[in-house]
Amino acid sequence: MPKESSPLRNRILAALPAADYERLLPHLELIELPLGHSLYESGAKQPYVYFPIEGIVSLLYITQTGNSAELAVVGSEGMIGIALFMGGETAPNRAVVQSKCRAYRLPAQILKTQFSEGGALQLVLLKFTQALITQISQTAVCNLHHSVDQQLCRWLLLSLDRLPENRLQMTQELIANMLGVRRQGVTESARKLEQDQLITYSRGLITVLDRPGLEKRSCECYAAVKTETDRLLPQPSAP
Amino acid sequence: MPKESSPLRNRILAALPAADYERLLPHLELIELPLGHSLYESGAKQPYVYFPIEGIVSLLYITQTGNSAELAVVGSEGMIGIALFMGGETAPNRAVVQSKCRAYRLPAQILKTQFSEGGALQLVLLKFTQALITQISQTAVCNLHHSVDQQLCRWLLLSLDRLPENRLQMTQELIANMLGVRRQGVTESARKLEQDQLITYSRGLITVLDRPGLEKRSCECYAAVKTETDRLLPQPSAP
DNA sequence: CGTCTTCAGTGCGATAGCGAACAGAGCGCT
DNA sequence: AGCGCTCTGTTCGCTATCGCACTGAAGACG
Repeated sequence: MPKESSPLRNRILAALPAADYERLLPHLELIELPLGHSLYESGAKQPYVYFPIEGIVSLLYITQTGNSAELAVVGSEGMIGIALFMGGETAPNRAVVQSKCRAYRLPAQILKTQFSEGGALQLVLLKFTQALITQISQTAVCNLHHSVDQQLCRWLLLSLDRLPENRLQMTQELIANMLGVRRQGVTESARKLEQDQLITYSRGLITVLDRPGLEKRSCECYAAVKTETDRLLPQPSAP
Repeated sequence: MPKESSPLRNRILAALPAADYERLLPHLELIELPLGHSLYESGAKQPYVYFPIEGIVSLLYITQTGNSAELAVVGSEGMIGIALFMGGETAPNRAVVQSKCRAYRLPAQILKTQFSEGGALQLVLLKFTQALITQISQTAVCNLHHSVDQQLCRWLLLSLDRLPENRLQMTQELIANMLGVRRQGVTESARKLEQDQLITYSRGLITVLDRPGLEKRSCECYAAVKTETDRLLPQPSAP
């Protein structure tokens, strides 16, 4: 495992050949992202892209009536700001920090230049984008066909995969915002999970006790996303 | 307007500079796609990509329990088979022809080669992909927050934009599959639209009478998708 | 002309999720 | 200790959607 705050903790950066990596390195700047911080707003141009090495960032869509919906979560396996190299410059959603997060940021212009060179960076960024499409697609399916119970399990698992411990700091109210459901719906589902000894929680701190149990209880969506993400972006630990 | 079966009827091909276009031309082959035909299956490698010049193709996800959900629709503004140049080769969904469709197909290998050259083709394909991401995202939001009534309006409008006339051949049962709801739900919503003189229909043939009325009745999702698609892929008719 | 198949319309009980309102519990602050 | 804020638990009535079952109407076909 690369050392604690190395850029190599980000799976995209870690996947680059040395030459490409070193071309980016001088422009990478480590920053801390506080909880709730917004990395970009709907429709706004972004001066930087971000490569997280720790923590979670949510991609959110806010409707005209103020309802919210999470489209995907991104952690150290990805990047925030794909609209830049996709050619649109902007995208109609927000990126919000969901748990204390450290990331390397890179000036937009550098990324665009390097991307247009083709090569390994382009390849891995496109693969990540495809993984993101898969995740958004699965969110669409899950919103349509699965119960709040199942969605909560999926959401906990996706978050857990991006955190170092089995605890996450997140109130039920915030989870409800992410899932786009009522707070009470989350409370009810969480109660059931606690009764069945899968999790415990109190005042914004959720501890997962039985991860396999959660997986069993989740819908197929979690596994589908995980499988496809791992296929497209293999863990660097592979031999 | 280019002539009736010219590849230039496809917005992506039309956006290419002459040189890029002519490089593809010898490999393009016009084919007719019958209703219900599947262009690719979940997880399967695709020997061709398709550039429709007429008709509609749906991207569908089928759950383990057999429920379906439409993620996006593609017409002459786009391409079927983005997973090829995104680096994943395959994607976990199906592409199904939803209305009589003509398209130019291109061997996968040619596309990959041309894409990796960079240039205008790469640019426009990536922009189209971003538009597709927007559409999938909006589908996720719509599934979550909007009523069947609203979703039906959105769906009719998206289809209408891709057809030459104000009629579409499509049973309520099939629409229900696309929206991932019950057939009766669609029947009920359609009844209301007919009562209010927005559409008429009979045995699988829907005629739209009042398009502005539909737009008023639809949720914000239709406009959001259309705006973003037009921003990313401008109509070639623009001066 | 009668028979079949496909589409659309309807009714009914069950249920998941919604919105609003309120009660209690844990924690920080003074 | 006492106050106030945030977070969680619970209730209640309401509505949209579900699943199921059946009817009727339009066209296809022999």
